[in-house]
Amino acid sequence: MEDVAPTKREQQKEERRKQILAAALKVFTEKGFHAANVSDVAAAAGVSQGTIYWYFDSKEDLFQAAILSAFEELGQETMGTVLMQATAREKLWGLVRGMEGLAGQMGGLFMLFLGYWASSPDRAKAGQWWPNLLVEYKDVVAGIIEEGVKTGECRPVDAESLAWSLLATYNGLAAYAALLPDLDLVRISRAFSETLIKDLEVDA
Amino acid sequence: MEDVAPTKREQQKEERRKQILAAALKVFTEKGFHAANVSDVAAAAGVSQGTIYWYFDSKEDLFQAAILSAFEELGQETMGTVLMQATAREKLWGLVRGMEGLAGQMGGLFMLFLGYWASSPDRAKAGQWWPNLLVEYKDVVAGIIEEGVKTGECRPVDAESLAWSLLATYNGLAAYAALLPDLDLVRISRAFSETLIKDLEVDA
Amino acid sequence: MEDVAPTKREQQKEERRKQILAAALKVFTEKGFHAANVSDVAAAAGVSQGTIYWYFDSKEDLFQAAILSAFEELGQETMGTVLMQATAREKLWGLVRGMEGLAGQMGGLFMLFLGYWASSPDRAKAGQWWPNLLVEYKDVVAGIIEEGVKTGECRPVDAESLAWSLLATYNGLAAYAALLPDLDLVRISRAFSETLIKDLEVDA
Amino acid sequence: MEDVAPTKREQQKEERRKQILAAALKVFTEKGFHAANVSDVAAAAGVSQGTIYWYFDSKEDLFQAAILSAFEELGQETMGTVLMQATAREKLWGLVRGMEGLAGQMGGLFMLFLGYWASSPDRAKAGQWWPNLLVEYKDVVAGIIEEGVKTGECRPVDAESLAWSLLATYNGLAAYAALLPDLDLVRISRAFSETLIKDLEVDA
DNA sequence: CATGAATGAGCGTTCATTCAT
DNA sequence: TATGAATGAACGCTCATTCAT
Repeated sequence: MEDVAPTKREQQKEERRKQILAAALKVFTEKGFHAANVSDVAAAAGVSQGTIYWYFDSKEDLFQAAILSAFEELGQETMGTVLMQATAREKLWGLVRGMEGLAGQMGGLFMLFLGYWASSPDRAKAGQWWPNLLVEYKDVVAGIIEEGVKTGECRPVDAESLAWSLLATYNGLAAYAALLPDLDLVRISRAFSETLIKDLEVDA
Repeated sequence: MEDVAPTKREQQKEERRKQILAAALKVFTEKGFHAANVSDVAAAAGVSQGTIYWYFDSKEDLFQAAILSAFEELGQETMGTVLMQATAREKLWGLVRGMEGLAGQMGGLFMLFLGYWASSPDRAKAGQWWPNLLVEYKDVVAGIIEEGVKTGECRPVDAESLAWSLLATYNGLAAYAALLPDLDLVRISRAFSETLIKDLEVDA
Repeated sequence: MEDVAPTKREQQKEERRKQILAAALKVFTEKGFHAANVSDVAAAAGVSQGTIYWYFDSKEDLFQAAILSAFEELGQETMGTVLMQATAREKLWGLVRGMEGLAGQMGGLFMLFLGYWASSPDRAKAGQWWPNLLVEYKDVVAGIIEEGVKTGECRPVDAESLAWSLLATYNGLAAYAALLPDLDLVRISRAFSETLIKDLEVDA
Repeated sequence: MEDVAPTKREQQKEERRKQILAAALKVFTEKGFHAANVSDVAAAAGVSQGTIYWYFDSKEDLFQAAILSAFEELGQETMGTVLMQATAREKLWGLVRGMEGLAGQMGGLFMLFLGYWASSPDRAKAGQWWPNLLVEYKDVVAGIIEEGVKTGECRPVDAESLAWSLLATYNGLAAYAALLPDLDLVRISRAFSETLIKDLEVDA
């Protein structure tokens, strides 16, 4: 049988995978990597433990797959919207507003990853995929800033460094928000962005 | 004769405690909370496992004590230096320079804490001590900014929010530095601070 | 087809459970609750330690299940036989003869329980199941005596109190038998019962 | 120095021993042998753990010493009073009344011993001293009954067996009392003794 | 494909005992 | 004598992973 279109079997399998992935994300987010058990995930997904191991090689594999799939859904969407803006200035503000809204979920993912990574026996190997994602996003942000510089919308700055700073700030704030639920993220973000980005912009 | 000065016994005990604390910090930093075993710490300290429990109630207790003692050594010193500056402007720059230098170590501690916290069975209760530290530091930074506003060194701003942002940025950068060893922290910090703080300052 | 009868899987599981229970009873009886290890039970049952925890929640749970299952096997049978007798007098004698024969095994169980209970951190809560059993048996015995009183076979007595005494005597003797293997239980029981029960009976 | 009278040093030592013994009895009675720690005893006695080991070889040694000293104080006294009675009949009733009153404390000791013995790795060796005590007491009780038989106060019976039964009953009741705090020991004892002992007595 | 029973290495913690001071 | 710090073997229990069915 050489049909290219996915068979019913394959579709079912894919669905199962997604179902497990969703359960895994939920459980891992709630409990963190180490406190979450494979059996928790299995229960949440409504399958047996054994089934998990049919679709994923290990708890780590499952974790990575879950976090990556969530990240893609979240980030791509925002970035897509941002990049559709006409001017660099609009893109920048869109980015900041986007991160502001995403901080909760994105930060959750970041914390989730950190909790995993920070207790990895071999950090050098563990979770190289997340830094790669970071660099990707940094490049996008840096690109926007550079575009602004080129078009004269922004003062000439070290775009790369500022991109890192911007991501770092929102990641840090997301962590704080998780730690201190009363934190007013929007207020802080507004104060920060108005100070930082306004300064980037050349005086009209 | 009631000697107020610590006896030799007590001095030895204190030394032992510090010795264990140092070993714990080393091991926890290397492996993270969950991957590190109490027996690792005991071995690193050159004592038996039982001895650990003579000085500390639990692995968690040991962890907290290790992080806090390291934190105090690191932070207090910097903050002390910073607060000795004459003007708010000098304090702010001092702060940023200090965090720049500390980011590596401080960030390691932050990651360490997150790795612990993120997988805590009850996050609401676990590790409340770290958020408390955050708030403390935030207050100091906010105080500096407010002082600057009062003395006319800075534009009128939401000091609290900017303080949070500043801490978040350096925490985030510290995390990135741990994840991406090649990151040029100093360059990023300079670009960031020059943009952000310069904007705070009223034009001379 | 919804089979009501247990599947092969379920049968196997039940067998495994019994196998573990039997091993647990053996090991606990030999060593007592505190001196016996879960690994001992596992070894005796020919399974791994982990398997024990698949079937039972804890060492305590296993202990309780083992004692209760043994108790039921032992006691119910005797009680059944006893209650089938026609007259109260016959029932009483049957009971005493039954306890006489059971004392060795029953007493072993009682000792086993005491060894567990006596060192329980919270005696008020621990092992409430055993007292419940006691009360159950006391009620049966008291019922027999009362029946005898009603039918005129026995003198009017405090049935409840005598029932407690009867159980206490045989429990005590069982303990002694465990402590002093040379004790002639049958002889003691005969002397005791002939004195006590004969007195209960109204002179023909 | 060959003084026969205890030196002050020796007196102090003896006092310390008693102080520890008292603390040990209290702690062991409260928690049972296995749940009680040597450090608990040390704390209750107001000495360090090390000191315990100066006076006693091991936890077991301490336990045995504590239980024996308590037993002697309790039992000898009652037995003394009992044996001072003029007639066997009076002695028997005195014994029963004494055991009735002692059941609480004596039973506590018996339970304490059982809890220890039942979980002894090697029961054959452990705690041979208690059975010896039992036999001693049994002999006293049997002696009283025999005396009654000789003087014609009692019917001719198997004194030995009845002595065992009597002890067993009160030991059993004591255990029940510990297990079921609401049990009315006095009422049960009265009902029991009036039935059993009255039967022993020859009709006046 | 899916199940769930079975595994066993590994962990944090306790505590009787020892020993330098 | 007395202290209390130090030891280390031992325990109950967990959980990622495997495998017969």
